[in-house]
Amino acid sequence: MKSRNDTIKIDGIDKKILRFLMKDARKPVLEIARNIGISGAAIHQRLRKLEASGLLAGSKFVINPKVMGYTTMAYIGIFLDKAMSNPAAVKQLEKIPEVLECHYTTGNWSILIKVLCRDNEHLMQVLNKEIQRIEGVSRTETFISLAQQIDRQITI
Amino acid sequence: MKSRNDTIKIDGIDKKILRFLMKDARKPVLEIARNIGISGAAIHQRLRKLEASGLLAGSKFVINPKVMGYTTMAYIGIFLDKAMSNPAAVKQLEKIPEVLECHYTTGNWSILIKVLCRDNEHLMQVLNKEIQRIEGVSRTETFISLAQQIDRQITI
DNA sequence: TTTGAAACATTTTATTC
DNA sequence: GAATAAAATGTTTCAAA
Repeated sequence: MKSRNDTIKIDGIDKKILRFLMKDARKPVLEIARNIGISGAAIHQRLRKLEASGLLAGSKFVINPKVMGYTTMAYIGIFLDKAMSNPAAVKQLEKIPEVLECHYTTGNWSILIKVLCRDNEHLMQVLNKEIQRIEGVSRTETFISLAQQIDRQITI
Repeated sequence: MKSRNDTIKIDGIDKKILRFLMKDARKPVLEIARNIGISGAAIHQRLRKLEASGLLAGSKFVINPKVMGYTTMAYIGIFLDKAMSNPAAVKQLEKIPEVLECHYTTGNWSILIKVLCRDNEHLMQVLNKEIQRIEGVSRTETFISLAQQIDRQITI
C-alpha cells in the first residue's frame, strides 16, 4: 500500500473519487459511482482505505466569512525575543479566535500568522490588545490581503 | 434576514449546526438533530436558508498532503515591476498547481503566495523555473513553514 | 419555524466472483 | 478488488400546527 518513502499509491479511480469529493464533500457516493462507472460499494471500500491510510483527513463545511461581516484578512510576521518563547507564544495565539493559521517560518520572523477580522479597526485591536501583549513578542509586520485570487488544495 | 450592513442573523441553533458540519461535512443531519434535540426537517430547512444566504460556501474533503509526499510549504512574497502586470501575473500563477493561495497585499510585496511542494528541491524548481520566469516578477522572498501549529476556520 | 410521516435515495455489510 | 443485493439509515418534501 505504501511505497518505500511512506507515500501512498493511488490509482486513477481513487483520483477521480477524490477530485469529486474535494469539490463537494457531500456528493453522494452513488452519484460518483454513476459518473465513473463503478459500483457504489467499490467506492465505499476505496474511501475506507484512503481514510485508513491517512490521506483523507476529514471534511469541512466552508463558511463565507464576508457574509458574517469578516472582511479584513491579514498576514502578520512576528518577531520573538528568544527562540525559547516560541511554544508559549503559540499557546497564547491559539486563544485568539481571529488567528486562523500559525507557522514557524524561516527568514525574518519567528512566526507568520493569518488573521481574520471584521474590519481594520478590529484588526488594530487584535494587534494592539492581543498579539503585541503576548510575552516575547517584540515587533510585528502586517500585510493586509486586499484580495485573494487563488484558494485551493493540492492538485490530485 | 439580513441586517443593514448585509450580514446575516444566525441564532444559537444555526451555530450548533454549523459547528458540527464545519468539523465533519458528512455528518448526517439526523445525527445532528438527535444531538441538539430538534427535528431533522428543521435542520434541513435551516441549512437551505444558510445556503441561500451565501454563508455556506460549499464543503470540501480535506487531503493530507504529507501522505502524498508533499512536505514543504512556503510563503513567497513577490515584487512586481509595475502595478499593471498584477492581473497578468496572477493568471500565470494560476497555472502553477503548487500555488495554493495568492493574495494582493499591502506592504513590501505586490503579491503573497502560498506554495506546497514535495521537498526543498521541488520548491527551488518552482521558484526558479516557474515563478521567477513570470513576466513582471522582479524579486521574491521565501519563507518556509517549518511547522504549522494552527489551522482552522472562523469561530462561530 | 417546527414536526411527523411518506416517498425516495444512500450507506453499509455480507456474500460471491 | 469489484459486483450485487438486502437491511439499515439518511434525505427530502409537504401538510398541519
